[in-house]
Amino acid sequence: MAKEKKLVENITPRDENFAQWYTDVVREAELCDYSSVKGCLNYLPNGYAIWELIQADLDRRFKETGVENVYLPTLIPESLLEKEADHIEGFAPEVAWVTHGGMERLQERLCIRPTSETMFCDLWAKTVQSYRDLPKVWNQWNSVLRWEKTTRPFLRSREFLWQEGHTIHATYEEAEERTIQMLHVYEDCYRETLAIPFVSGRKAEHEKFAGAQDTYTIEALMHDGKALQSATSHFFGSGFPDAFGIKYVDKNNQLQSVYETSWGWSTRSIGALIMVHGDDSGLVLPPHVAPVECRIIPIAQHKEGVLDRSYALLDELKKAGYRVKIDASEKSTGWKFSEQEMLGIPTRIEIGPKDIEKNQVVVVRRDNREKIAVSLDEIATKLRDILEQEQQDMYDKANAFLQSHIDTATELDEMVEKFKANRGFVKACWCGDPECEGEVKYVTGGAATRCLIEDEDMISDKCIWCGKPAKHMAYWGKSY
RNA sequence: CGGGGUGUGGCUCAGCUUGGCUAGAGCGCCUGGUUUGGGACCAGGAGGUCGCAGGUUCGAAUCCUGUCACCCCGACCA
Repeated sequence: MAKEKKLVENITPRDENFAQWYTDVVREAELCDYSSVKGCLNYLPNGYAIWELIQADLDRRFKETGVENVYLPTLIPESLLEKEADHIEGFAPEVAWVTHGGMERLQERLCIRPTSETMFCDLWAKTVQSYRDLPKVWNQWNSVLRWEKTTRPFLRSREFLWQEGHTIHATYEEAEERTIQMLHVYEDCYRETLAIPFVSGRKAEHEKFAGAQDTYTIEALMHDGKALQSATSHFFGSGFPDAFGIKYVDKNNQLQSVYETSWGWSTRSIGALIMVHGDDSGLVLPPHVAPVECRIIPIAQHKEGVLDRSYALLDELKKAGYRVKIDASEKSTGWKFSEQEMLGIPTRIEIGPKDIEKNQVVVVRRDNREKIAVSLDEIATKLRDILEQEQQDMYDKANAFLQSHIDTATELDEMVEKFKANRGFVKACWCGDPECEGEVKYVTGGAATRCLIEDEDMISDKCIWCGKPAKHMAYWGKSY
């Protein structure tokens, strides 16, 4: 059997060793580098630029729903963190502490925020008095610190970049609505901007965020068949704000509780981009989040007129609004092709003497290597179409992969078998007891509930493990 | 945090078992020339306190202790 020619020696084949492939791609695409502190990354220009595009897109979507941006401090006094019991219990094992200011030991130690619910609540407790002060729909772009034991670039680091949105509302319903609304914003962004399909829904009781009443999650499927929790939206009810003494006076002069939400999206999404779209040649970026949409590669650039025509094209495309660059270095053409592919640049334009003679260029798509001859007269408009088609095709391809990795099971043997044969998600029913989930996790080698399925008819009335009446149907899967 | 593995020019590694000349190779990098539609070729050159800190020794990349980082497999998270 003829093996496809291996173009890049520096990247381990994806199906040979997925974990190694992942770190190879991160390195070769120059997204980030390890710093001298475990779990803290140096974000390099290629990686940070992706984050900036994601930020811009999400931020725009947020603002369309009335979100306002703020910034709260990085240090949280221990006494504040302790105010909500479930919350401190959930986060205590992984917070880092500041104990000294200069040479002086602090009276009260300060934690470096692992998340900012407490800071937002502390602020609101002091400033919210009347129904006229509600709602607050705030967000901040920042970094947080969690002392993870094992770390991987983008997927699990100690410091990571994210946005955390926090809102309080006068009514239960309004807060609940906001929780779902933000889940939908995340869903749209994953689908339309990152070209990543997913399953989504409510988390089971014991999988919820520390202190939350409900947690909604987006679970994307990576190419190795494992799920990645890719964004979450939480509904707190009034438990959290009550613990902080946030109360308002309604129109009838009655003291009332407020209802809170929070929602977050992190740089883990970059890990998802890599693991959903990447291939053996490196990164494959969906055009909407590609810092460079197109790289122009002049062919035989020493020949008369090639460079001039290439730079003219560069100017024309820049003016037309493309994120475009040119590689006019002395490197060999093959080298340039490989680099463009490792970096995941969605298209390259090859322009050489033969093209110029025919008044055309050759556009090559990153996702499928399709070569498309385009007239130089039309390139400024046609390139947009090609990029949009690529964006759509990438989503469709990833979605086909996801759909072909969703199975159903009504019996345990069937479930175990399906996880062996076809990694991904399995739909199965469950009584809701975490112990049953634990047993399933053991026999399947790590599959747990990823999220509940609440908008479909249950496929069985029995728990897949204990056989007692099922309360939920859920997507089960192994996860990062 | 438990089990396993690895740290030697920018990268991939050899050397370590059994301590001993000036620490090697390939790739990359620099200079010059020839090339140029899928990681080109020739010639010359630069670059390393062997992860870090102690210890043993006349002598340590090599032996011992500690520590840090990374990778893989398990328990927790965005």
